[in-house]
Amino acid sequence: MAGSTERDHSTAAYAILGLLSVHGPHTIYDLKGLIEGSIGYFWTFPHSQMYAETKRLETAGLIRADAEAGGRGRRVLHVTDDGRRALEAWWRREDGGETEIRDLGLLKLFLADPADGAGVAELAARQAAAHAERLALYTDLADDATRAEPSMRAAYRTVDLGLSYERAAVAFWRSVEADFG
Amino acid sequence: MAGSTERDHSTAAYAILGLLSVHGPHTIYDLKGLIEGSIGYFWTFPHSQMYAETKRLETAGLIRADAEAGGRGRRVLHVTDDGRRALEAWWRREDGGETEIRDLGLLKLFLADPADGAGVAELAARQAAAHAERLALYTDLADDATRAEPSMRAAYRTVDLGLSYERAAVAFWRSVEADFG
DNA sequence: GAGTGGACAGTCCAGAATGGACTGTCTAGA
DNA sequence: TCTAGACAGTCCATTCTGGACTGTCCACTC
Repeated sequence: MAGSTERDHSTAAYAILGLLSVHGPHTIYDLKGLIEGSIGYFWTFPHSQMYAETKRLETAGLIRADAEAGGRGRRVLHVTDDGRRALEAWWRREDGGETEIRDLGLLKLFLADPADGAGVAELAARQAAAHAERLALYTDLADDATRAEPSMRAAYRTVDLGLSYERAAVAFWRSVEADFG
Repeated sequence: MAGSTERDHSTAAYAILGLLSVHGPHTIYDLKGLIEGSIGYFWTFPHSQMYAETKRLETAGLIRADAEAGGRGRRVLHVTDDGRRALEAWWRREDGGETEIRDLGLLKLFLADPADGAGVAELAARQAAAHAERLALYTDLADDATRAEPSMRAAYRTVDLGLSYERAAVAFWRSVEADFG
């Protein structure tokens, strides 16, 4: 494994490569903030993982880290040519795996006590409210997206699917609430 | 930690408790199959994790495992009263955390090379097809659901949200394909 | 200029998750 | 009786995870 550039990498690794490629050099900390305001709306990467993953990418030669001259001497990450190539290969690869929707409310609905109609109605009300909040957030994001750089066109399209899901979720939970309340 | 019944448990643990509670005693292997045909459509739990988790649940006194008399002497899991109580407490707890939609296609769309319109169109076509397949599968599941026990009413409602998401995803990817193709 | 609190930036760490390989037993079929 | 494949579970090395911790910087106050 060590030193091999043919080894596959985690999803977080490609997210890091992709963001550095499109947005240019960033420190890990800033990259983490960038992810929180974008990809993080649909796919999260834990703090420690970011640091571990960038170490692995550096070892594999897919990124290069330069220390800043002043202040804290933060490490600024640059994607290498090998990194760009690996990113592109991954990107063009046939996708495997299916969408996983990790929604705790949905899991709780599935595991509901069959005798507890009132509990289900209450769960549904809470979920409807939470999803309505998320919907409002995505609506704001969609407004921002209309002012985005044309080069970010594809990236901002992802907000549309988020909007659709949240609209569906609000409607779904309201209907569950109506049926069990 | 060891022996404490106040300790929080993982999501997988509650899934196991919930299924044993509603569906009655099962071996781990069968439970795993049950999950694959239900919860597994929106939330997966790896094989090894099932075994590790049931060990932890047993240690915590939330499940009891009896060996079958004949054949392989498989371990049949029963939920205990403590287990039912823990499940209910979790179920009634305010939900935290937000829905995570781990969709590799969506991530790739976000990370698309801004100059590669044709690549985006191709990705979109593949994704539209994959989601259409999933939609067909969920449509079949929804048909099954109409014949289900009334006691499974809430559980089968989860298929509705899956259907809505997949319909939205198909429409979304077709629209992306049209825009970038 | 000195002191200070909080933000920044990253590291540590123990337990859990993960995926694939492996092992032994059972069972149906030849 | 033998055998191949399914069943049922274990092993294991690596990575993930979340929270705690540490040291430095920097803006503000005195």
